[in-house]
Amino acid sequence: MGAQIMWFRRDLRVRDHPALAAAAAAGEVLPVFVIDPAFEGVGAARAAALRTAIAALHASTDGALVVREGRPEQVIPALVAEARADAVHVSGESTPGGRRRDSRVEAALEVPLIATGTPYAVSPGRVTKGDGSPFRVFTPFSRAWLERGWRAPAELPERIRWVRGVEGEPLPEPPETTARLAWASEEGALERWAAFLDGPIDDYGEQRDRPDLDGTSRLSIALKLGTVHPRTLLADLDRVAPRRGKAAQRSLKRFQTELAWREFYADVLWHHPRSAWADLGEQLRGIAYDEPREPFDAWCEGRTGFPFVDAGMRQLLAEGWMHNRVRMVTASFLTKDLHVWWVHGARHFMQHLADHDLASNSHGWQWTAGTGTDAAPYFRVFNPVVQGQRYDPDGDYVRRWVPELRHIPGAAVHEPWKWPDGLAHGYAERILDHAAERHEALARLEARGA
DNA sequence: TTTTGAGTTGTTCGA
DNA sequence: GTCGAACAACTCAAA
Repeated sequence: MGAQIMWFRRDLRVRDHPALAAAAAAGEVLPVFVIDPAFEGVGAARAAALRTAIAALHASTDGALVVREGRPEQVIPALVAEARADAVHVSGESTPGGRRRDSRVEAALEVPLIATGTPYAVSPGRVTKGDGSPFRVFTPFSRAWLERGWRAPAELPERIRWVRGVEGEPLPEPPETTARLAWASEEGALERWAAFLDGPIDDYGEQRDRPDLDGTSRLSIALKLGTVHPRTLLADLDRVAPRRGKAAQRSLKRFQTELAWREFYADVLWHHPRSAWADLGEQLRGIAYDEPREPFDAWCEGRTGFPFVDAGMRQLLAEGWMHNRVRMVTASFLTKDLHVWWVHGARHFMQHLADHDLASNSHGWQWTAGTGTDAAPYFRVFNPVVQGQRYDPDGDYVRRWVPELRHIPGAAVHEPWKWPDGLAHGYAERILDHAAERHEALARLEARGA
């Protein structure tokens, strides 16, 4: 039996890994990661998380992982020749770019490219309506998704025989480890999950919308890198649920629903690859947008004069992560207050989010913009002040990220213009009048196509 | 076949 | 202060 290449991509783990199990069952395994030139320009936070995960994978493959730089359609066939491999194993890919890349690699290979499993509990494209067409509304999708169900996590093969002696590039230098970065590795993600599952998740329903608290799993980076598989999480939810109280069970269900959203958006992207960077629906065709100019830069840099928005945008730049509630508020601000097309905002998020996931990012933006699935009612415009008061009731989140406002106590920090000397420490004046721009957004929707 | 009601995440206004 | 109504058009599934 010849060698089997295990080409890792969005699946940087060894546990619950069907493709790795398939490779190990077929022979000796050469684990490979390719640094694709397409990664150039990836933001620093994403790159740091990736390096962390690769270093961990190197350790968990007993040092056998080979890292090569170059175009996959050249690197993978070259490795096949060097290792005299019989097959190349991968986890199935579902994004438009990933599917194109895999087609190129397959065409360049003289051995089979074998896809086993995907980064989802249910592979994109598998959940359909009775007539075989895809869902466009979440709730019916999630019902069908739940009904379809998923396999149990894949067993870690008892022993994997790794191929040695194939030359690779030096391992990318792992960044200085912080607690957050540690959660990007397989071990770290599983530890974080165990700790979250052990108690905090019981309050998830209550606390998930509070950016001032640490009430979420923060596993988005691990899910993005595939250092943990969602099926592992779903199995654990089912395992612990019977021993939890009523309220806690609702929280577990809620967490499951959030995983369903991730699967829904992957499914939508699978059926509509162009929706990654273009309106999914036609409903807003013809609407008037403004070009991204100075106000767009103010939004990117967190100096709009609206504390909740600026806190979020600064957290994004500093941490490569933003709380989901704040993602919605900042997205609403760009699309409804600045009247800029969502694609510009989605690109900025892609650049800076360590957990950037094409399907979730693009369709989350489209949901807010009103161009996507479950088209947001046109009148749903977030008020950045009210949202801050409601979800950051003590103002702690704003003060954490906007030092110029630290002299303002409590919730008053959400309206610094009302506080004596509120703007005395260099914080920006509001760049717009929210009530007026809300009316403007509604008027543009009214006039679309005209 | 047609009808009906519900659909993640909101805000404002007037009683 | 609280509360209900109103604010498109469309998708989907159940009646």
